[in-house]
Amino acid sequence: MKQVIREMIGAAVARAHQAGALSNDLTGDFVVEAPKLDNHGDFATNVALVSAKQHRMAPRRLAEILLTHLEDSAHRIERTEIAGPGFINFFLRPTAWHPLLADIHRAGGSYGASDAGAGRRVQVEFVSANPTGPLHVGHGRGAAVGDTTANILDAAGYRVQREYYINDSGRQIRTLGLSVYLRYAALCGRTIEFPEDCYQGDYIRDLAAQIRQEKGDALLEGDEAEAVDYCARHAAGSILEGIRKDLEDFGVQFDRWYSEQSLFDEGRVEAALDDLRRRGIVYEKDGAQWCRTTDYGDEKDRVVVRQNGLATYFASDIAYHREKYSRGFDRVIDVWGADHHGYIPRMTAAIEASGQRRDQFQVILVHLVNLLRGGQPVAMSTRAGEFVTLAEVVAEVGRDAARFIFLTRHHESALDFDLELAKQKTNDNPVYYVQYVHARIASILRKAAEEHGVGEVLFDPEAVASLTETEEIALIKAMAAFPETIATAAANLEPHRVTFFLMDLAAAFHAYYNRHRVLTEDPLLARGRLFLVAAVRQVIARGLGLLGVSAPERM
RNA sequence: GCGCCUGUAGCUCAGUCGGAUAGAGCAACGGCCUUCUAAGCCGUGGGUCGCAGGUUCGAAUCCUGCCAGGCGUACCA
Repeated sequence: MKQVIREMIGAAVARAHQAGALSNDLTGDFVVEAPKLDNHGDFATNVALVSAKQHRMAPRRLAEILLTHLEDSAHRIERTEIAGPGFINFFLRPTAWHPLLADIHRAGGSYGASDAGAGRRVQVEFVSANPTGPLHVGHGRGAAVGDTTANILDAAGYRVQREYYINDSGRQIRTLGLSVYLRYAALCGRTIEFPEDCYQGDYIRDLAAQIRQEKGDALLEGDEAEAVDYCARHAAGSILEGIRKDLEDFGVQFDRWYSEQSLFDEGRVEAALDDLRRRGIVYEKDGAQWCRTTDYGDEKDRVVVRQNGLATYFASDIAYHREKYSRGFDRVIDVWGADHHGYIPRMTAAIEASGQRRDQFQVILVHLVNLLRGGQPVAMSTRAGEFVTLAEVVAEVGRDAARFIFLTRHHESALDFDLELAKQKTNDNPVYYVQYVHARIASILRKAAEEHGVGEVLFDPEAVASLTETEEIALIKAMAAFPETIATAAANLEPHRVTFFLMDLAAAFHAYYNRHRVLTEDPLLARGRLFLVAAVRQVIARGLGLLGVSAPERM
């Protein structure tokens, strides 16, 4: 509809120019938007304000000329007005909104989708937690944001791949191995000292106990380095399985799990560094090897191979991202915890140095989750091994509530997650507020089928024409915003927009529901209203689907 | 010190490319169930958009400086 108005304005400018009322047919960069205030109409445009300069004319005068040349052949517009400094407000007839209902039904599950991405390939890498411990709530937020962003990009016409990068090489894994080995040794009766920088959690003891059950005391008899290595592999594999399961329970499926170690095994790290060395981007200084990231906007050069000959995490990350692009992705999106934000300039630099444009790489920074219970902070400390895991949260509040709440804030704001609130089945809890819409409509449709014999809700122009109540038009207008919500959410990588859209649409529905009966005495009106609420049900289901939240038939 | 993020109603937050009188929800107060699910709806009050300048027809939005909080600033990941 917005697009229709925009085209009408464009045509009016051209017509006014042809008629000699304007000296040219230029316009500034104007917008057509749904104004915040109802008495500013259904749509408003600032075209006269931003184009006043081109026409050397007062905005209000220009607005007048445009209005006299506005053609509304489809009779969508009830009236227009010039307001304030020169805004043009459009008031539409209710009938102007009716065709959208048919559009929604026709489009079905693809309503709101677009081809903005034009089939370009994009990869979203998210969670990628080290396999050194179970996922906690923070990872859950990253999972919800990443997965939903992927869904939204898919709806916006991209071909999306979801990937999890496994940091299964390097020091952390060795520390994990050592931690398990020491607990194991203790179980075998040895007196050990357990260093502070080892992993403290109880799950380490569990893993050690498993190994003891399988191997007895055998590991103590062989080479210690080998034993530690065995413990590391065993523990990482087992923890990763747990992570996989937790994510599956959270409704997240990855297309690919990518091993960091494989980058070394396949020689990709060396190959990447060789290439950069050849091109003078990697150089040697003070016995280490550095990447010239300052040439690409970073504030200092970064070490890729340490004095001790070991590659840094950054080195494997360079190789990894080069490998991503070599797989043919046009865009690569990484979801990181906000504490890694200092890493962005160097990663972007490395990607640019490797031959990509910097706009082909984007990072979604996900900020902190503060876990609360009844308003009181839940104490968490990864160091001491005390944390609430994602699995525990999902078990307590459910997948739907958890996913939805993770998406109720912009990802760059810290989020308070209150366990008690998440379980509450009241107005305070937006998940149920939205799902309730779906359940209520499902109930109406059931009743329509059972008591009125209405099996399938079909388009009936006459019935739809009877939808003239304010709340009915408000509902259609709310649904009309879905395509641009998805488009904006995709363009800005802001999944929370879909959440807010759903809460708005839900509010419009509940207001309607409380005021009007769908199954009225008047069969024509009832048919029109069924057509309306069936569209709402469909849009709610689709929106919840993007968030990975279920749309229940009953509550 | 430098860099990034955040600062909007008592609380939690939206606010797209600069638009009109800055919006929701919660909390407070007052109403609405004989009717398709009250996990719902309607109404009332509540604001120095952190502060100070600047840019312009117009600024929560852009620029500069300052204040407060968080994070980063490794040959850690």
